[in-house]
Amino acid sequence: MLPGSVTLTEVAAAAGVGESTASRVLRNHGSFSQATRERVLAAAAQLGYVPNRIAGTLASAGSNLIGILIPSLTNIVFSDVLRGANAVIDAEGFQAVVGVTNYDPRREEALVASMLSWRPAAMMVAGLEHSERTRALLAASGSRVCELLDIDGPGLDLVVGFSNEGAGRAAARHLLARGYKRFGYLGRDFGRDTRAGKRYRGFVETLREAGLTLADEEIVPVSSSIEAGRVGTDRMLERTPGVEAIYYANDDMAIGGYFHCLANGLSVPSQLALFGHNGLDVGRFAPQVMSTIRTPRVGIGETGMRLVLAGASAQTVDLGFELVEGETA
Amino acid sequence: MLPGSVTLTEVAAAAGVGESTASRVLRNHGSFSQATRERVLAAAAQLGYVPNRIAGTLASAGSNLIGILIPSLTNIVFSDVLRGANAVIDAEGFQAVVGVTNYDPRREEALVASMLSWRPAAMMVAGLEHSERTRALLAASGSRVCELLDIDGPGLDLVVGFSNEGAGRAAARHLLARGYKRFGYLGRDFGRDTRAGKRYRGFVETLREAGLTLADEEIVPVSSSIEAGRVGTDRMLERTPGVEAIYYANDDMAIGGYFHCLANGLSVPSQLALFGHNGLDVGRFAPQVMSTIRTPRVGIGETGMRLVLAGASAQTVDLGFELVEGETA
DNA sequence: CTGAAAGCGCTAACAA
DNA sequence: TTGTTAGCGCTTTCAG
Repeated sequence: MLPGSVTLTEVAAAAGVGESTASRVLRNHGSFSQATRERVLAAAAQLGYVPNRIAGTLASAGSNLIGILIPSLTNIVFSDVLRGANAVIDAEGFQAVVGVTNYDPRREEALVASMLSWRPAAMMVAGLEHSERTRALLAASGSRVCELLDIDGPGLDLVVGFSNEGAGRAAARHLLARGYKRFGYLGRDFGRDTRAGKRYRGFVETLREAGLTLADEEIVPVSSSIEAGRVGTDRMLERTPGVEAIYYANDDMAIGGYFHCLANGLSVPSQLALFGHNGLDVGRFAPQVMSTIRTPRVGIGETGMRLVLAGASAQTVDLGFELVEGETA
Repeated sequence: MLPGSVTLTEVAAAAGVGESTASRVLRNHGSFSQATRERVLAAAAQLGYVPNRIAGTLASAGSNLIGILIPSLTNIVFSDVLRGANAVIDAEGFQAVVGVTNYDPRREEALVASMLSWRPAAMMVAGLEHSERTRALLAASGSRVCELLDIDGPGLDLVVGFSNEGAGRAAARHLLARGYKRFGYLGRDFGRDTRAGKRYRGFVETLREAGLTLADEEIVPVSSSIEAGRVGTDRMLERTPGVEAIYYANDDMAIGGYFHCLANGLSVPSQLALFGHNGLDVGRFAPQVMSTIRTPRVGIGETGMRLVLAGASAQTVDLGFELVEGETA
């Protein structure tokens, strides 16, 4: 294959044993004498042998590859999920093949096909919404599939997450209980982030049940979340002066809003209340603790991966979320 | 392999052509008639064929896998590098296999060996410091290697980054030019993050050249960077009241320090000046723009990947950094 | 333009 | 305990 790539055959020859014997020793599987073992190991070390898993996987059964598809690397949420999954992957001797979809179903489809061509032991994907073909590919692959971060809907196989609609509802209930009446919503494109869309719907629905509606809402088209929060808050307050509380699509945006308030001498939460989503450190250690919903992101990645590798049966696992009362709302 | 996995042989049979012909059509390589093409494609689609790259790679030359090793997923810096590299990887039809070392040389070694067993087209690793065996494995692999984020030292093959020592020096020069005299340093364990250690040395060395020394310094052992910055700043100010400016290992810590000031009514920069490192959004959109050094993280991943795939010759590429004057120092 | 045949490097029976 | 023998699914000469 590559220049200088030592093969099992060469190691076996150098050790003066058959290929299969060398293979058994190297994988520590099957039986062989102590003397043989030493000779093979010595030969392997001396030649700098690195097993070729491509050949190994082809000859045996499944690979130790785990395909992981996340929408974005900019968003800490997905890094956290990846981190959780990776901890288990490492511990169990698997390897992560990761792809970034940019929230694009077509890209997701292409990446699924591409990953499946490596016959991964399992596929982890974000969310429950996938194209028809993605679903078909996944179903036909025979690999275990685990959908993460959302449980509001039917899954393909394993599903591990929390209810985004429920999170939106909880946020609304909290703000209503605090006595706020005029609400604003600041988010990003739902077409891409369907989970944020579910939170929005839960939020609005809960307001509606209380006989209220959003006073203003905006989808900010700026790429940086913090900037979007800051700019969006500014614009909304100017446009709709009576807004008392803003529900943000995530903590980054909420922090942006908080920065706007700090920079403009607006007192939080009396002049403007802020509510985020995720429970990031930046909100936790801000001058005023951000009111938000803490999601078990690392745990989701970890649990999902663990269940997949344990061969758990198809099921939906709700890891819940925790409302952080905070000081901003 | 997996149950239900359709093979090329089956597609060929269904299309009524030989295996090699089907292979040529599917890879769009070599020659075949239009009619054959259509039959093969139809058969493949109908059977839901997903090529097996494991077999393909074994039979042909190299894989389309790129091994990427980063120290941490918690630190946005590495997500950014990964993002840059991934953009190119995607565009060129490669796949990223990622591993997280947790700044641990042993883990790095194990992951390098494990990744090399998949015969990746290239390996991207963070930094220039590696164990003897890691270096040997990489050198013997025949794969291209690209070391990222640091150029202060000799590399194995391609090196793309900026000078961390230079960044430390630039930070010191800036603070000295601003007239500060009593400095503090707040960071994390250098044994793990050698790049932060290089910045520290550049900083201290520059102070020394100006006839100054650090008034106080601390390695904060808290896991969250923002929290570490907030807590560490608090402790340092209490312990060494005269400190005028703190140089932080990164922006997260600096933001933590900034939050401490905001929460305690300390005016920045007059009562305490803050200087970070990285140029993250959180500092860019804070009430006062964070004084820091912006590093081209995404560009480093992108450039490194591009050079590797273009087969560029071994070299060190300095992508530099930009000092952000900011309002906190 | 197409098919037959020989592997790629390794694993997994099966004998010995 | 060991070696021999078939493949794993695909690509790649090389004839036809």
